[in-house]
Amino acid sequence: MPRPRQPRLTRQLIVETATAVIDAEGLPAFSTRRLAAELGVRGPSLYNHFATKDEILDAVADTVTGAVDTSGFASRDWAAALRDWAWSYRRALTAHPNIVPYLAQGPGRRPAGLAMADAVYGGLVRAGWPPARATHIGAALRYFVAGSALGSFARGFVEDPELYAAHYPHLRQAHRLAEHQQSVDEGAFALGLDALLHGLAAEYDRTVGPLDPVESARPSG
Amino acid sequence: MPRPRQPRLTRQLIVETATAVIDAEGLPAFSTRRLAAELGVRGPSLYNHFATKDEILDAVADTVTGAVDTSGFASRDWAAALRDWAWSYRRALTAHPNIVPYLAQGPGRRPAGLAMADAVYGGLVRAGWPPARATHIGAALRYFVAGSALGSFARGFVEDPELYAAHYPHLRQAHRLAEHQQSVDEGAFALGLDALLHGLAAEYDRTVGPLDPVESARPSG
DNA sequence: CCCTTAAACTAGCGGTGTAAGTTTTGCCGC
DNA sequence: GCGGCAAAACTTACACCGCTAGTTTAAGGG
Repeated sequence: MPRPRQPRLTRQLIVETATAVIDAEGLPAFSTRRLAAELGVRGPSLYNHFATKDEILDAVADTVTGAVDTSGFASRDWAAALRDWAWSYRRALTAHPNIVPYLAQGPGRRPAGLAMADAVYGGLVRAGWPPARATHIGAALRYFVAGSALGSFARGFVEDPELYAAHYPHLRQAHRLAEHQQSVDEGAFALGLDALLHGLAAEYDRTVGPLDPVESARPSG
Repeated sequence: MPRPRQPRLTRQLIVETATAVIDAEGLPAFSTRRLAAELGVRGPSLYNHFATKDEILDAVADTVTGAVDTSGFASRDWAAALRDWAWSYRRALTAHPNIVPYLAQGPGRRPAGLAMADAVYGGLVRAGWPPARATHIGAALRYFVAGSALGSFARGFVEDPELYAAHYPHLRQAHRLAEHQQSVDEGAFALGLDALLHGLAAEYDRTVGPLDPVESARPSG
């Protein structure tokens, strides 16, 4: 089959379909031939639109990251902005958990990931955090969000009561974690995020706040 | 070549060599044939000792997890134990960063991972945390540690000054992150862990401490 | 000493990413 | 209108992947 009258593939269609395949069947099941089949096409045709498989994965990852909202850094105080951002980030990743192991390796050259890092870092510096501190805070929050989306804590435990009863006395109820997966994971995230922000606020008051307490509430800078 | 006078493979040797290959060349480069070549053997011979490739990876992951020290939960107060554990956990993972994406998906049936979860959860409950809270805290710390080991924040940025200068005004210095990778990642981890523990201590004082403030310092329960 | 089992082998299946070359179509300049 | 070029699909092929099946030989127990 030669060139069709109307192109059957576009970058956008490929990315959308790739996302659907990864969401439905996981990263290991995602192959160029599998994706092409889903698009009614043969594997190599994809290479008319992307140079490598990784380039497709990068596009998927960037689309996912693009859904993260960092607008709080322009309008709210740093702590509220961090909280909003972290939740938005988590929602974006948990909506497509199977791509997270790929995405979490770093922003690389993906524009959405870099724009996000830029917004967070800029917002923290504007609020008065020293640049090195701002880097650390952005990284720490990223660790937490990526870790929470990567391995759903609850899903990671096997549903086999006997396994725990035999050897792990404190984990007798662990086989029930899967039932409450979402509430366990979200509860852990909420608790951890609150604790993190609480600790950061204390640090801020101790080191930054006294110098110019008003600055942190002003959006522009 | 038939059965040799002295077996050339043992489970331990396979796991050690697999760890070395993964450390040196990354997860994608790790194949059964590659591993077998390193052992002076043909790929399928491995299947005399392990049923699947994943079983080898599980063994590697479990060995890494086995290096984590949870002894603090038996001798120190909960906050100090958490801190010691988190650092030990981080050291174990960053010593073998390439296996982290596999390992972080959950403990599954791996004994070392389950023993670790058991020790942490048991220690927190013994300190007076309500069971649901103990689960959340263990999960939150795991998120943070796994995230920090997974995507080294600093290494994730490309060393290309022009990329940042052109489009991401606040990241002008980002290309230099790689130079200071270790200090950036460790600084971010230290800051985040301190903030987390600070916030948890406040929560503890608010909800658990008043009931039986002495209990938390006693190791036995 | 035989016989079972262990531990290596070879051969091969179906799958992978991707390079190379082919074919047909759409479109642009003459 | 038409020649020619680029685009977008195709087929073929290569080297590698995890893993199965069956074979060979040595080790070790009855």
